[in-house]
Amino acid sequence: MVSTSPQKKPRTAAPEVRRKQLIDATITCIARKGISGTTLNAIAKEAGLSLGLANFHFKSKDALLSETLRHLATEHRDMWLRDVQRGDLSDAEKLRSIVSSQFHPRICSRKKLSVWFAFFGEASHRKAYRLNSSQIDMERQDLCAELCGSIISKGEYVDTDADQVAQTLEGLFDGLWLNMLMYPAKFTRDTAERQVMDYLRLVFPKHFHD
Amino acid sequence: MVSTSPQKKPRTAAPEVRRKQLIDATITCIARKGISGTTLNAIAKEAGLSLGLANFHFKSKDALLSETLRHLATEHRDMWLRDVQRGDLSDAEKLRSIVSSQFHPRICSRKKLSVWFAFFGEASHRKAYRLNSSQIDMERQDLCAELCGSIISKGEYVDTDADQVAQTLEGLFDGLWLNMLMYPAKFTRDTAERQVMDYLRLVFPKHFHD
DNA sequence: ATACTGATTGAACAAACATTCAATAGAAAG
DNA sequence: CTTTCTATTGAATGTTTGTTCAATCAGTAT
Repeated sequence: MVSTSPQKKPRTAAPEVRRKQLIDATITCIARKGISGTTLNAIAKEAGLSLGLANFHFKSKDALLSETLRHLATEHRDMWLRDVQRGDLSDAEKLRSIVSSQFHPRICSRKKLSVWFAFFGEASHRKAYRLNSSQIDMERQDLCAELCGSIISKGEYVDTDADQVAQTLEGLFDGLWLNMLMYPAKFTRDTAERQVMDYLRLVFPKHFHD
Repeated sequence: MVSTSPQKKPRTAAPEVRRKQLIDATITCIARKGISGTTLNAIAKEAGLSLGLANFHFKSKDALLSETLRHLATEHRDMWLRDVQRGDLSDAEKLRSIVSSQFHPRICSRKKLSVWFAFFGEASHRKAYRLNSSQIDMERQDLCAELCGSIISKGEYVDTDADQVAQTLEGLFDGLWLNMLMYPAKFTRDTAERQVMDYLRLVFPKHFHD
């Protein structure tokens, strides 16, 4: 035990570690003060690092923000993709998994919801923000439409359009997120998930009973 | 006709006129560049007025932003309140009116949706933004719940909870707005309104047929 | 030890911006 | 016409903040 004393941490670390640290600090800062109120100084202080490091590990503040959004989007995607790729689940079970992922504590904590909507608020005039998340959103919506189509044909549901149901689901996902952020007392993760499942029960009564 | 020549406009105008001009310009600027990218200089130029006027007619930039949000919220509220207060409409017709208002061109143009979500993005850390819109949102949700409750009892719908339907409606409203903003090709005003009505048809089949 | 590489620091710089304010213009009142 | 009052202007100010960079430090290999 020469230099690896567990008490004092080394002054330097791998770039990936620092990048993760900075992204986490960025999430915290945006949740606290919004995008416009988040300065590199505040991020560095939150991460326990010095000012210059942000620009050393990221090209610019804008790049750091973009990669923070990408981090959130990827984390979310990884969650619903895991269950969907399992071969032992039925279409209805996969759909339920996607709903559960949407309201998983790790994904839609109050802190992260703040950050999501901070980015949504800037997405209409920042192409970079849109590209990072819209591709993943569309991927999920196409997947939902596919699962719904399969359920419709197997369950012989007439007058039910898979794309329409998928779009309504997507709307519910985002809308319930926003309401959870704005009215946490009235909209919780549990009630939100239950509401989406109630909708699915209404549309596919044979597949989502209880 | 001494001084009211219609050709040249007077150099000065009533404060309310200027305030309206500045609020309209603020909406345009936020839609174009977001809240953080909107400067008093840009607002003044867009309004065709000089820099100092913004601080003369509003206490501060923040006050101007707050009043812009209040303007949007009030405009929206006035729209659905008009039909709901009519005595000749049934509960179901009133509910349909609220849905129509939500997706009225005047309310949810692309420009105004941009501004709404710009404010939502900052609402989690700005109490003033939350107060301006949340009270009105809650008022609408309570109204929807009331209408749903009335429809449920008159229509003898069992196993249907008015509050739950109202919450799902609120979620759909906000979520479809966001999707219209992000994916204008896939989500239009018409398809959004149809989706909400399809949901109501599913929940209250006797009251919302085709 | 010595040299080398890459991470780290924070002071310095320049641009952007909200706000102030003294001066001006123009309408209304006398 | 003269006075008064209010709206209007834009230059000046002070602060904030992203970015740069020269110097320093810490591990690692030779």
